[in-house]
Formats: sequence, C-alpha cells, structure tokens
Amino acid sequence: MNTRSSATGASPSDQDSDQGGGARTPSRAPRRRGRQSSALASERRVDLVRLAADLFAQKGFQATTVREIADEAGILSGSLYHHFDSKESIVDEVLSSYLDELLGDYRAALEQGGEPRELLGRLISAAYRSLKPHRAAITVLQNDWNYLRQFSRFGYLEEAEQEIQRIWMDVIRDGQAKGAFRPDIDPKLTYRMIRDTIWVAVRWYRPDGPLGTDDLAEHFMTVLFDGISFGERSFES
Amino acid sequence: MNTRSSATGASPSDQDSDQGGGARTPSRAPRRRGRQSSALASERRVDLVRLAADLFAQKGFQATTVREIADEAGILSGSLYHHFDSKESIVDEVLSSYLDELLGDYRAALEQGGEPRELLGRLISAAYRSLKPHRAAITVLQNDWNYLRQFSRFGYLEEAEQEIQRIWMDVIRDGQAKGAFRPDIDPKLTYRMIRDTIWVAVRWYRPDGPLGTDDLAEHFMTVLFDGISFGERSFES
DNA sequence: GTCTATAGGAAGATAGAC
DNA sequence: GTCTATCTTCCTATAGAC
Repeated sequence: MNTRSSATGASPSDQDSDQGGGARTPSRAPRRRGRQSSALASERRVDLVRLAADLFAQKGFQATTVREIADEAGILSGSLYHHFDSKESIVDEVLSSYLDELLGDYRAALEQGGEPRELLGRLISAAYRSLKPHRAAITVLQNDWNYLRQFSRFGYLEEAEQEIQRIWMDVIRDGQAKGAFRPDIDPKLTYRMIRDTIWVAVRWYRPDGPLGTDDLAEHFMTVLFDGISFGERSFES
Repeated sequence: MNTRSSATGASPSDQDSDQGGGARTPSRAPRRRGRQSSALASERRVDLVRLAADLFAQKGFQATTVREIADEAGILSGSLYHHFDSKESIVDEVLSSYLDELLGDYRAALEQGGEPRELLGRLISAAYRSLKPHRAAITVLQNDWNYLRQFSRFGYLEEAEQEIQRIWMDVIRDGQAKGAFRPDIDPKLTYRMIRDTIWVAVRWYRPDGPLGTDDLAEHFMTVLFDGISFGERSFES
C-alpha cells in the first residue's frame, strides 16, 4: 500500500544547513539501509517506530529525546542507531507511512464513485477512521508541522497536503456543479473547515471512550450537510 | 482587561520535577518582578514578548532558543534575563494575556444577550476576530499545548479551556432548549467542532490576504447554521 | 543487536563589570 | 539595560567491543 517508502522518498539534499544557530539541524539523512525491502521490516524496527511515535505525539517531536525512546524500548540510546540513521528518520517513517495509507484510502473511496454527497461522506468516513490507527502520526503532523517543514527532508509533507486538498476540493466542486451542494459556499474554505475539524479531533478523541470514529463522522456529516438550525433554512426557501 | 496578570496567576509549585530525564524542566518560576504594575509594563518588555511570540509561533516553543530571541531583539541572550526569569515566563505572558482578553470578550458578548443564534454568532465573531491580533498566541497554544501542559506552571491553560467550553456549551444548550438549534446534535461535539474549526484556521489564515476574519466568520456561520446541502434538508420536512 | 564510552556541540541560565 | 564570560546540563550521534 505504500507508494513511497520512507527510506527512499522525499528529497535528499538539505539546503537548510544551519541558518544562524537555529534548532539542532537534522542529520543529513544519508539514506542507507537498503535491506529489509518488503514485508518483514524487522519486527523490532516496527516496534520501535510505533513506540517512538507515541512519545512524539505525547510530548512533541523535539521534546522527545532519543534516550527516552531507547528507555521505553528497554535498550540504550546508542543502540537505536543500529536501526535508524537519526531521530528524524524515525519520525519520517511514522509520517510517510501514514500519508501513503491515507492517500490510498482516499483513492479507493473515489474509485467507488457515486453521488457527490455520498462521495464526500466516504472521504469523511475514511478520514475519521484513520484517527484510531494513526493517532500518533496525525498528532505529530499537527503539532510539529511547523518545525518539520523547515527541513527539505520533509518537503513531501506539503506535497501530500497539496494532493489531499485537490482530492477534497474536486469532490466539493463537482458536488456544486451537480447541484448537490450550495453554490454560495467557497470550496477552499469548506475544504479547510472539513479538514481542520476532522484532524483536530485527534486532540480530544479517546479511542477507548464511548464514541467511535463512525459516531464522530456521522455527527459531523449531520451538521455539515444540514446545519444546526432548527426549522426552516434561512436561505432559499 | 486582565483579570489575571501573567506575573501573578497560575499555580506556583512544580510537582513535575524531573520524571526520568524528560525535557529540560522549566525553571521553578520564582515569581519575582513585582514592579511595573499597571500600564507601562516596560515598553521594551512588551516588545520582547511580542517578538518572542512570533518566533514561538513560527518554529515552536522548544525549537526557539533564547539566543534567537535575543538576536531578534538585537541584544545578547544573557540580557534577556534582566527582563524575564526564564523562557517559560515569556511564553506564559504571551498565553495568559491572550486568554484573559478572550474571556473578557466572551463575557462581554454574553452580557449583550439576544436570541441564541445571535448570541452564538457573536461568540463566533469574537473568536474569529481574535485571530488577527493574537495569531502568535493561538498558534503556540495549539502547537505546544501538549508540551506546556506537562508543567504545573501552565495548569491555568486547562482551567481557561474549561471555562471557555462552559460558555459555548451553555449557549448551545440554551439554543436547543429554546428551539433555535436542533435537538439531535450533541452540544459537546458541536462545541468542539466549532472550536476546532475556528482555532485551527490560524494555521492557514493570512491577515494580509484577501479574506478578513469577518469573512471567515460569515462563511463558517453559513455552513454551521444551514449546512452545505442544496435544496431541502434531509431531515424534518 | 546491544552495550560501553565518549565526542562535540548547543541549550538555559547566572554573576558581575560597565 | 546590556555585555562578557562561563557553568552546568543535556542533547544527538559515533566507534568499537561483545
């Protein structure tokens, strides 16, 4: 399901160098480790990534030290570097694998076709459903976006966001053209509103709480499609 | 307009100590500096806070070093400590002053009374309007919330959030009771949806772009109140 | 695959001269 | 109010033994 593996994707060079004593510059990502190509990406390695992702989500990428990650894994910090080039490589793996999967889900939703409202609903459901398995990645993506985007290594983040935006906006515009959605709403603002609402939910959503992600999706669609007002709509009778 | 000054508010103790080599523990905030009480809070100091806030927003609180703040101000890092106890004190001032003002605005909006829909609209407008003057504070609040909340010094953040939530939910519930809002929407989920949508806009909103915050507020209210669907509503005819 | 040991740097903060 | 100079701590990452 991965169109781009984290070990090969993203742009290589680091033009960000050291612009005036900024944050610790990420290592130059030498891109080695051509082994464990497909399936069994070293069990252990997967564990480490997952575990690190949780820490990143909890405390922020920068606030999480490699020592803490190692501690959590029951090894010493130096040993981590047997598995990863750098701390950035770890978060890279967390984020890129999430984005790959999400885009895959979106494309699958599109391919099913259907009415605009149905299609939009399917995108919304797919997005909400990803909250549970990818809590950590989504949280990091939000909290550390501003930091990570500084580095060319993470340029693919903005690329992915662009593509995601295109997908949603196409559906919204198509819905307007077909008369399913109001013509007086702005597609871009509407997309952003949808995106923001869904993703930020990761901050308060508790997977083991009473509400499932499908409940959230349903509630959101109720409001999104028909609004919260009671009685007649205040426009076009 | 400040009900709690950043120099006196918040809980003093730091029970977070050093739980196992976590992030650099914030200084214990000795709460000195009883001077410059009211108006002229030392021009310079205000400048420094504003300038630091922008850096925090841009790069994240932790990624911003005291050296960078000092650089931006044209002084050396050591000199900053003539004005502030610690880096945390600076961000504290940024956040608490914002929250004080926001709560003041909300209370003012409530006091005007009016129909539920009108009242909710006023809250929404107030929130959107704060995007422009408080971009930095809102950005930091979002990006570094998870990190800052670890420290008891910033316990007031959750207190403020609680109070804000109470205000919004009261209005929503009241609107449902009075038949202005649909009874089948969940007040809490709806509040969160509103909150998330408004605040996250800070990530993409450009104050000097074509859209004013009032435009955003209006578009949001359009969708929130009546939904994006065209034609008849899909429930209660 | 993990450990020992440590290099090398950058961070927050302080003391006292000016 | 700012600078000089520096302390202390903690960070990421490396090298090589086991």
